[in-house]
Amino acid sequence: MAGLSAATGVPVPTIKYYLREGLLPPGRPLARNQAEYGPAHVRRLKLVRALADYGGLSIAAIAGLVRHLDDPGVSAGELLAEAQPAVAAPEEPGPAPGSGAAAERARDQVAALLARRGWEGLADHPSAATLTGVLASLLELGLDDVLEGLDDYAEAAEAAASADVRILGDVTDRERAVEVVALGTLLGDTLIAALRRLAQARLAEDTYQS
Amino acid sequence: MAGLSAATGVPVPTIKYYLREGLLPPGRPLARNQAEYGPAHVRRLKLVRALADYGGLSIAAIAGLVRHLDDPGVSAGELLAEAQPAVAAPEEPGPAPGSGAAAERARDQVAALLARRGWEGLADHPSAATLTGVLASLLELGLDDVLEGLDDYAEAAEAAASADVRILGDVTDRERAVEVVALGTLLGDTLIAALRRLAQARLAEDTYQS
DNA sequence: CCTGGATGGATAGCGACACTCTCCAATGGC
DNA sequence: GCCATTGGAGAGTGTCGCTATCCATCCAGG
Repeated sequence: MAGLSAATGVPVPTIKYYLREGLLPPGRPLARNQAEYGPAHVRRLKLVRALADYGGLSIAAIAGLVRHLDDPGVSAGELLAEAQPAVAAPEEPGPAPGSGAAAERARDQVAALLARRGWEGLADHPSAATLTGVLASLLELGLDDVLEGLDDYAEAAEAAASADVRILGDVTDRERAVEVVALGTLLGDTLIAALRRLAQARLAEDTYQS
Repeated sequence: MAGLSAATGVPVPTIKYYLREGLLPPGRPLARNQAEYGPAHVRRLKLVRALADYGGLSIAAIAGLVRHLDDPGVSAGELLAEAQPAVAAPEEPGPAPGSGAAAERARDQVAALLARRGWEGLADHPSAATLTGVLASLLELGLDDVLEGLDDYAEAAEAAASADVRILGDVTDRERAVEVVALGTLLGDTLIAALRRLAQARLAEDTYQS
């Protein structure tokens, strides 16, 4: 266990905690007070840290994802089917955008966007609700201008998504597939956000000369 | 205050808490136990909730942003200059990607990307560090494939950023400008992430027919 | 063979965060 | 005149992600 800690930089008490929470499968016990940990454990631990540090997932959410990995009774397809929503809605999707004119408009705009994009049938996707909530907040604060940019954002998102799918294309291994979905999606968010910040900074420099 | 609570759906004790934390300026006192709250307070409260619910900012980070809004001694330019990094690095940027071959490669790749994009001079931007960290994690787990998609992501990010700048273009009001930067950047992240999920779902449907 | 230091397991504690509750004197409206 | 309501301040609550303490092993060096 000390070796595992040294290999990953994660303190021993934290490893014990992860074991308790089921984020990490127990090592093969060699004796009552000693267990063997292999490279799979090192890898898993790095996965957990990446999801927690950059993916913004809670320990409980990671446990949910990882439980399926350790359960040998599920196929790769089922794993992917479960992983995507788990990653898409890691926490409760905030307050439901209930009433109010802004919420109404937001719903309309989302419906219109889905239609324009040919994304019918995705109205019940959890991310559609998030989208509506965000839009409602923006409209409520009078940032109607985002509506004009919405299609540009959608375009950008679609471009990113097709890069995602291309990457996923040649992954066959079962454990890796889930890793790729989870990491690609979550770390991809952070990655895109970071890139957007950089692009903004660059453009702002040009525009405002400050 | 009851009216403020009714208008925004935020419970009264929470409003008191926000007042204590300086997220909300105090109302104009009419008597020792009564104060007047106007539409500006309603608006501010909605801003705070939007940043907290969808922007993922901590109360302390929001307080930092908002403090400048209430301070009349700063120009709009200074406000923007302060708002962008505050929004770009709301929390500590995770563990510094110190040693290891993966970290090394990540740094090289980021440098190469910045050069390709013509983003020299942004190497010290906090988001560049985040980018390096994310890449290091991905490489450490063997997801080298993302490197191929990196330019596509950058392209998408740049497209999103130019939509951002276009939106910001015709904002002159001082309080609004900060709102637009903060909301646009942070909620924009969530918005783009949601759109990407939808696009992924759509593409996955086509590809895997499941 | 014996002992000291590590191991694994379990339970309890800590600090941060975002509220939420309780109490209080001072109103304001009926 | 009186009683619910208000603003304000302090302490309390629940959750999260660890961290610290204990303890019965057990392996390795002398």
